[in-house]
Amino acid sequence: MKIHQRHPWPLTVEEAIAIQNQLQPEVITEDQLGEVQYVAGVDVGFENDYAISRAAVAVLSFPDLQLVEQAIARRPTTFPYVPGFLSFREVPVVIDALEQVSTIPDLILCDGQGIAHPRRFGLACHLGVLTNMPTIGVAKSLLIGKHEELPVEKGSWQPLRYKGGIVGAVLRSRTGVRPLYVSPGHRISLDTAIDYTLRCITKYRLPETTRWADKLASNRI
DNA sequence: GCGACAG
DNA sequence: ATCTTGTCGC
Repeated sequence: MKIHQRHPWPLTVEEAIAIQNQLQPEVITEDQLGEVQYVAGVDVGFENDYAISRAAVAVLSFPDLQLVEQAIARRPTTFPYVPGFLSFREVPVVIDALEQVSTIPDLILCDGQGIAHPRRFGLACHLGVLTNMPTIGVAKSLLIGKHEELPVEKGSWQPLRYKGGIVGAVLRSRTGVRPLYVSPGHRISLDTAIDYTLRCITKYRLPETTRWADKLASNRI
């Protein structure tokens, strides 16, 4: 698939904030996705002491979750890790990898936040707006917001609140494990995001999509 | 001003 | 994120 460049990649936090504020209004948190036949997971790893970023895309069939295509891309790392600006470090190389894929996914699960972000524009939102594809943010830890304690049973969840609004959900993907932080990225509602996240989980804490992308991005296959 | 802080 | 085998705990 081809992805058109909407903006040059910034090198400073100041420029990054401007881009976040400019693109945020384009985020859609209502369901705008068709029948899901393919789900993709994306993740980024590093080489040479972080000098090189390596992205992996794993496309799985849905709902059977079988790997049907994969892609790897590498490019020099140009942005440091700064909480709140992860997309500027990871999205460029993720797009490189997505451009190599011929099986266009109907939904992408990202390793990071969606609108559960200080400016409601996390990695999943950024990737979604630039590709115009439905995306979900599925993070392993909390960036912003607060929530009530949640039951230990698989499937239970609690709203994640931030500045008076609900920006995501804290979701128990498996009984007794640490929760996942799910938030809409683009073209999907929170309820639907929770539903698809659970439908991508089999016997582990993380969705099969991100497990595959993780494995591919970290060399050790 | 003091902490918190996706990967 | 990354370096890494066995091991503690349910």
